[in-house]
Amino acid sequence: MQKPKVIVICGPTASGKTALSIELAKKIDGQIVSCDSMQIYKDMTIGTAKPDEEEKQGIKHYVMDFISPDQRYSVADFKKDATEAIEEILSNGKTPIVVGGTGLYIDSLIYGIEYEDINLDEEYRKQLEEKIKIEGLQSLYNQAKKIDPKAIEKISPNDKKRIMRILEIYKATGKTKTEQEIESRKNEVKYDYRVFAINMEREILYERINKRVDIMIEKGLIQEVEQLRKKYNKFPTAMQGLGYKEVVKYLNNEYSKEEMIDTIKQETRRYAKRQLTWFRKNKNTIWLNGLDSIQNNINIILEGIN
RNA sequence: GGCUUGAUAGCUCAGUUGGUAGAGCAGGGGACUGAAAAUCCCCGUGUCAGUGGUUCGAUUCCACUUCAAGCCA
Repeated sequence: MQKPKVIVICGPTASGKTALSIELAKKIDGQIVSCDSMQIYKDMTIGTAKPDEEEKQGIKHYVMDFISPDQRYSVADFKKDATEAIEEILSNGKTPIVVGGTGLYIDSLIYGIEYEDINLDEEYRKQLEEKIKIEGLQSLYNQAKKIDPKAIEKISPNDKKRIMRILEIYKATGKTKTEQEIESRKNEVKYDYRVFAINMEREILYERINKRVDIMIEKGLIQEVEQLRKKYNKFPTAMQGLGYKEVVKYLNNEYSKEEMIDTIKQETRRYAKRQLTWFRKNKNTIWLNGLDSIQNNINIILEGIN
């Protein structure tokens, strides 16, 4: 039996994913599954460049604007939510279009990664943080090396998150990260993913990013952050968002307004570069030039899915 | 017009007691399985302003030229 086709449109921030995907959805009777680790959050609109109702033009967007910023969210949650969305779209007889810039989330779908049903052990994470403070990161690194020497080969002794993760996985499941990753890929991928990535000349992309940040400030990013801080009292992951953390520093008088804006621009440029590194890794990706007309790119996509 | 100081990487600047040079920032490349807009790793050849001179050898010393900043007229 033929697997259902799922279109994936990725690309760096400010490359034009939103506009292209909405036009494509209109053309082929598609619906969109957002694949963006920050657009999932409610009340974070300006800084995440989330499309408003007018921009969406009636196209339904799943996995967007539905998580409270005081909630923790992870790739495992995304995999589950996105898969449900894809199922629903297919059962409605429409074509799912996965759109977004979060490479890790995209890979969880296109490689069909299975995540075990476990919760984050916040208490243990705190303990590990404490241990780092007292004994140093090297101590955890050595511990992780004993548990999973193979995984540690690929990890820098400075990479705190990944070192901690090896220990967390072992504590939660009794398995090593290496074992768990093998298991996570044992199931066959259920859909026929066709991946398209948008790119353009770096200099032009950077200009677009700079301009977009200026527009975000004009539209009231600072006020958005003030509102968020009034409405919620904790942000386990949401305040990692680009733009948000810098505005917080500005509101705490750690940055001047100019420093804040320049930092957001620079960090966003660096982020775009990292995204491109991620997307280049997938050799099946069909590349689109973001400066070409939307119509032209839609034609390339239509060819690419046949 | 005269004097002084400067001109070295995209930017800010070190440095070479004469053997063709290196930091920070910017930038580039890469990794990535439950925080991922996160986290981490790697990457520095450039007419040393130009033209002559001294020298085995000049980016370094000398002269002149150009440009910039400052001071004196």
